[in-house]
Amino acid sequence: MSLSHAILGLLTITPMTGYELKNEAFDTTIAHFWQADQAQIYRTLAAMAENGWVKVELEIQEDRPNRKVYSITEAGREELRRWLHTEQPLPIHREPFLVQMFFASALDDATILDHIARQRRGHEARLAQYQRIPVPPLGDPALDRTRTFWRLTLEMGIAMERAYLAWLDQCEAVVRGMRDDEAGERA
Amino acid sequence: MSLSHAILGLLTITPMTGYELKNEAFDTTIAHFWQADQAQIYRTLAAMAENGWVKVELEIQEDRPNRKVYSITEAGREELRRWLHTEQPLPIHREPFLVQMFFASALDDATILDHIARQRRGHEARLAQYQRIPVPPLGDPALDRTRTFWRLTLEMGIAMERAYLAWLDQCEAVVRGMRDDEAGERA
DNA sequence: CTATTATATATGTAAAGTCATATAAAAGCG
DNA sequence: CGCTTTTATATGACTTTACATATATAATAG
Repeated sequence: MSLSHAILGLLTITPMTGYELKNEAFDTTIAHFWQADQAQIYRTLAAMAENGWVKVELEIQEDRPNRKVYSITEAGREELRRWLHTEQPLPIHREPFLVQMFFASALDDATILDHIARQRRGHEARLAQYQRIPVPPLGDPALDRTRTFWRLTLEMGIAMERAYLAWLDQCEAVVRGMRDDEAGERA
Repeated sequence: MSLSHAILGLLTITPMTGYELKNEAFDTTIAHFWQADQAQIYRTLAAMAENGWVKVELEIQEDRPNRKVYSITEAGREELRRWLHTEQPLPIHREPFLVQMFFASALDDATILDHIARQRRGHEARLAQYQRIPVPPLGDPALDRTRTFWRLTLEMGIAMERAYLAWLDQCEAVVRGMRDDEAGERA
């Protein structure tokens, strides 16, 4: 359960509601390398409260639904500290498009080029989104220790998207350059 | 269920048992961008047989456990063809190490450098493994249409691992170069 | 000669992730 | 004035993934 550790980390910054955690903290930071939906975050928070890793304060609001503000406990800090010292497994990638490309020889070139173009638009959008995140670049004197690590993870996100785009260019070039005698059966 | 489509694709090459599918076909190809364990593959094959996408032939063996050889049916080919034409979602990355790095400011530099070194060893091993896969490089005349796409997905795997290694170098350089006045509280 | 690895399939269980939907009311938009 | 978005939490239902374990035998390694 890396999700609970991500949440613990975010709660060290400031106490938050599940809603804020999801929409303000999580989705703008960790979601780039660890996705979770609203249901998962709420359920994980409930489990963490039972563990004693976080505590809840109910804020009654009259004009709004009540807020449950979660904050990290000493036990939670301890658990986060422990987890931060453990070795992490290598990343797991789920790439349906790569599965498709692996078997793309059965498709005609126009369809493949269309698939490539769509993937490119998606990755361009992701890259643009990353580049709008306001964290000072490496070397900037405004970068403190905390933000240095934020910046490093962002650098990885940007590097990944650039690698995808470069690869998509390569795919396109290869498909466009394929001679007919490389053509097998197609669907 | 992209796994069943991956299996369909592999079964277009040749009929196979679940065992062969897992240990000979899947793990040496698609596992790099779509992981699945033995239990999942066996259960997915059973579901696909119920769907009519594959059919089974029982080979009775005396000295060995019996083999169930799966082959793709016309309905399976049709489904694969349909799926190959659909647009695929962007990749999902689960990167526990990136979560850890995001909160690494709480760790001392030596621990961080150790984490980085361990990740590097893992990625170096993956890269070496990819580079041992015997698929002719792009441009090689021995590369037919089918293998061209295999090679392209391999190129992506190699590019990914190189991007990771470059990023780990960057992380290491940044951590080594951090001055004490960038140091915050640590655990 | 024993222990491990390879061949081959199956299942129980739990954790994690996805998708949809329910409730409730304010604020903003056209 | 009605429609959509934002704020805020909750749960049902399902699928997918992961981890462990069971069975059985041959071949290989030490």
